[in-house]
Amino acid sequence: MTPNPPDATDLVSRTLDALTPRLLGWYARNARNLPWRRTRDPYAIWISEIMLQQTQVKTVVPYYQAWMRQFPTVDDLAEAPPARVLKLWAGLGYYQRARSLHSAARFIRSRLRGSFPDNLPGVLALPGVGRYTAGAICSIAYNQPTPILDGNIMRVLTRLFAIPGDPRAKPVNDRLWLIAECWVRIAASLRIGRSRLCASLNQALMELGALICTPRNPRCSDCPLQPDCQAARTGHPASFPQTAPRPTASARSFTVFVVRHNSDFLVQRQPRTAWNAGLWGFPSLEHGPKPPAPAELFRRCFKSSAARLEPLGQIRHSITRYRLLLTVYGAVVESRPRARKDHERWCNPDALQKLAFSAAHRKILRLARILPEQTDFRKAIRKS
DNA sequence: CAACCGTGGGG
DNA sequence: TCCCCAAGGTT
Repeated sequence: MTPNPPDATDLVSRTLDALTPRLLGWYARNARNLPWRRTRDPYAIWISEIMLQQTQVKTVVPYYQAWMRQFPTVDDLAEAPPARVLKLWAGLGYYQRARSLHSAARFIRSRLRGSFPDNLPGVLALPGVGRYTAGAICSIAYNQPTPILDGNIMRVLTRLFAIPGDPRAKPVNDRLWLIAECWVRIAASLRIGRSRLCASLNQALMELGALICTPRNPRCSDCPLQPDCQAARTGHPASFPQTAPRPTASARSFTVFVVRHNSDFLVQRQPRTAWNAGLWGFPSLEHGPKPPAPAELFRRCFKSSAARLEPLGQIRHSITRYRLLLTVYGAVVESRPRARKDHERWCNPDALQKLAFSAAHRKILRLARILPEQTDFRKAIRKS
């Protein structure tokens, strides 16, 4: 009888032991100077983590800055009207995230006396916070040994140990979470000065995935883990992770009307249960790939005819499942029907500026040139 | 558990 | 242009 070999977990944990100082050293030298890394405020970390879900760092930075200026504390957020919250989120996508932030803030204020939860179950209980985000907040804000697993870390770990299979499928996913937990516990067991090693370890793994261990053309020669990386040894590191292919997006076509009466434009707000709930946009009609005559569509949409109908151009806008083609017309009407419903409004350009529009309808605003000044906060920040 | 939710960067 | 995919969560 041969003795049992050490189990995989044991081998992995010894590898991680050896890699930890190199990874932490690399992070200390290469961490980007990001706004949410200059604070330990759990509220600020929370906001950054929600914004960063499925969203690139470069996109988030200006939104984060504007948000923290408008809502510096969880109470400020809790007391804000929903429309103001949505306006600050407009353009970031996945708008349920903004509604969850708002309701979580109100929960913290009313039920937790305004103090942010300081433990994993407490954070996990907040709406919009799942296993990843709860672990990230507890490790980054409180330096607790809570593991995290995101797209970056899945990539790093599947390459490091050449783990086959879809990392989002349960068996592989469970194994990756175990490795992540093992690794952050190793960090917690080290004592190096006053360093916050759990916070650093988790962020180091994500930073490595973002800067070095990239999806295509990973920069293995610059990687602190390279000598121990099994995927690098094969010579084809980019063949991991073995993610399942995504379904291809299908095409959808709409005609959009920018209806003007004097200096006011007609806009509609999406109902609570609809796509992009709560966001504003211009009236539109979906049709087949070949748009019917615009005058006919206009009649169908408004039960009346426009004085003047002018083509403004086309807009392509891709979302996860669809490639949208929007054909946009400007329409002038002599008299306007009263906006009966609260989801319809006639607004001058100044008022339009204060409403939350989805990215697609922002493109329409630009195309129709009805923005008074470009006061988009992203540009304002770039100037300063 | 699969489908769904938005947008923009980058190869 | 097209495709992948990013500090995921909810239903």
